[in-house]
Amino acid sequence: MATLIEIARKANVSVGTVDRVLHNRGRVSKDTRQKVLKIVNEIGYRPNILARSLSLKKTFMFGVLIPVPDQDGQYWELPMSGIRKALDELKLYNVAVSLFTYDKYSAFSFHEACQNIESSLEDLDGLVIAPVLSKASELFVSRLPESIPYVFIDSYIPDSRCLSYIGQDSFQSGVLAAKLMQMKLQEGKVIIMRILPIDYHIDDRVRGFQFCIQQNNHFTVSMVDVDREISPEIFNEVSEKILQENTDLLGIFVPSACTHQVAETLVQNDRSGSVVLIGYDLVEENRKYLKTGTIDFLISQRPALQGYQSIYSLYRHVILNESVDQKVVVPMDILTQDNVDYYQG
Amino acid sequence: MATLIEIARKANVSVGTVDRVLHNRGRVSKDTRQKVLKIVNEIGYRPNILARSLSLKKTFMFGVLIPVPDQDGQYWELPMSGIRKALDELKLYNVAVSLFTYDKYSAFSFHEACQNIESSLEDLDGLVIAPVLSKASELFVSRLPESIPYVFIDSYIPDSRCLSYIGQDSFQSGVLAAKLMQMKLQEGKVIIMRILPIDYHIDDRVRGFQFCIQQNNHFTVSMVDVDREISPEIFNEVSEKILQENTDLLGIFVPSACTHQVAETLVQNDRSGSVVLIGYDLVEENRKYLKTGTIDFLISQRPALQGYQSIYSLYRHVILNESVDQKVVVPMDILTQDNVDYYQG
DNA sequence: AGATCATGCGTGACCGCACACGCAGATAAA
DNA sequence: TTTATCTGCGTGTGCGGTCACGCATGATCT
Repeated sequence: MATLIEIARKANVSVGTVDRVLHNRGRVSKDTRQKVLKIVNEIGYRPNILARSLSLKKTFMFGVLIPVPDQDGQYWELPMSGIRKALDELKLYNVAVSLFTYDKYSAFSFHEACQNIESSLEDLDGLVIAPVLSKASELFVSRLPESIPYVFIDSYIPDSRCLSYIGQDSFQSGVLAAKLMQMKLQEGKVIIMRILPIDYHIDDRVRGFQFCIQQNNHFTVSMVDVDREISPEIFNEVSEKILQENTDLLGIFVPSACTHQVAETLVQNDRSGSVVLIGYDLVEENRKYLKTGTIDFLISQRPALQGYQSIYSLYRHVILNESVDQKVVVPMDILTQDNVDYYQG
Repeated sequence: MATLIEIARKANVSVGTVDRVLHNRGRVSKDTRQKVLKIVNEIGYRPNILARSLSLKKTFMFGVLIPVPDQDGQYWELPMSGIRKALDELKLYNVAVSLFTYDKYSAFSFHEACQNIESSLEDLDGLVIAPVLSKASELFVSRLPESIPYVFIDSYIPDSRCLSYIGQDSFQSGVLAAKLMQMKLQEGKVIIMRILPIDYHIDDRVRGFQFCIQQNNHFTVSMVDVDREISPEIFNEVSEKILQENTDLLGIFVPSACTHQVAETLVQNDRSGSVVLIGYDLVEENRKYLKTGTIDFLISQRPALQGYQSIYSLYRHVILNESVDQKVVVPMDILTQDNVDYYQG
């Protein structure tokens, strides 16, 4: 492990000079600069992060722009827990985060959160963004100054200068769901139940599911949409009606974390157990119905890991100047009654 | 964040004295000792690990006692990758490991490895042990000096003073395997194929599998043992014979990483696809057969995480003096053709 | 030629902790 | 009382960086 002093000695200069070269600060003659850089490359110098963080006064602040934690059945609490874990490990390295949340069903709320970020931009050294509202997010990042790096989490927006994307393969997870459905069911009537409002992600899952299950002509697949914005009573009423209209229904695929709401309806109509239910994400309510067997499978894509990784990506880029993966696709976990107790997202 | 200096000021002593109190080194009067400790507790002082590691000259050496990586179809390469990752993150904190491997089917080899450790005990600050050979391991750790902490990985030995155990719930994973089998198969003849020699773990998985599937009287379950120590030709011969004797066979459960060997036989006998095959661990050969569909499910229990965690447990205990969980049970992952490409162990 | 200024570089004070050294004052031995 | 020993504690240096300060040069100006 090389040190600044060693480099300085080899180059016949002082540590101050080496420091100036490495940080492009102050004034250094061309010759000395070359000489130092040569040695730095030769011995493959890596600064000691401990020493750096110790002497550094600056605190690095990362902004986190995500939906409010209690939306999507507390889904966003899961990535947050990963973010908190990363923060806990990195606080000694002078890393802190500033949270900006928005209502993912309100463009205005998102806009407001963006403005809050923009007004505190000079304090921010990086951004974690969940671009759930894709068009608005695209606009937002396009207005961001070049100097501020950002990573996407959960959803992706094509062709932008983002540092990295950490998320899931939604289409393939839909395929997986279809495979699981075919495992429990040899044939029959299946519906895809989209709970409105939906986003890009959810549609992708649906596409994957349809793509896969349509290749099997033992199944008839249809799709229904239920609005969840309305009151829970009406939601129940509507979904009950769907159940009653489909007495021969054998399977339901819910492409979102709201699976538990469908599970509830199933239980209330005494159809729990006779209908295969496959959904997404290990939020508390879903866990409950998975354990009782009303939900057959949950697909989870390491939400905590996504949060954790997003902070680390920024850390590696901003503090360590290391290169980070442009795209990180997290594992697709299959959760059942029998392994859910051991799961760590 | 409090510092030594602040404590010193509050207690009207010097940093040297505070240091002496915190490390129980040198001589301190009872009164000063009390006074300092009081303040330390009041402000909840946590030493700055960066500064500590920076000033510390000592390198912490952890011994790792595991089977040779190329055994069990390269299984042990997986925990090793996690160990390497932890090492990479912790090398700045002066952590290093020293590897001691043994042939898990040779008591002599294990004994030899233990002796190597014993002869370098004074250089070691902790031990990661995979107690695959349970009795021999029990004897070994009982002879270990009290001063050296150790963690178990993969397998557990009851009633010992180990710092922590990081591993899997084998029984429950057998239950899970049985559930998966029943998902693919409604009824029929299933065999459990133990590949000798077996260990505690494998038997536990078998017990879990039997326990679960015996509750379903649509299945007939039997168990066969095949010795793998003998040549591959004889292995194939024997397992082929088993297949031929059981033309009505519908499912095979292999409670170890050797699943791919059975897969190979299935392919050679043209039974791939008509027999449900469930096994363990994502080693390369298994991945291959999972992707082609010969293996239906693999159960994996985050081997890399196990290795990673084991080093971190020691680190937290030895360097940070933090308390660590006595038992960490890793998740039980279900791997199929459709999610295996995304898996990170 | 002397004053002025820009350039290139060395020095030293931190960051928070570990640890060796050594100095007072109390106590014991002579 | 003098000397030796022990006890309790303060001080200083170093770990590997960051960064402000300021000192020599040589170039430019008047």
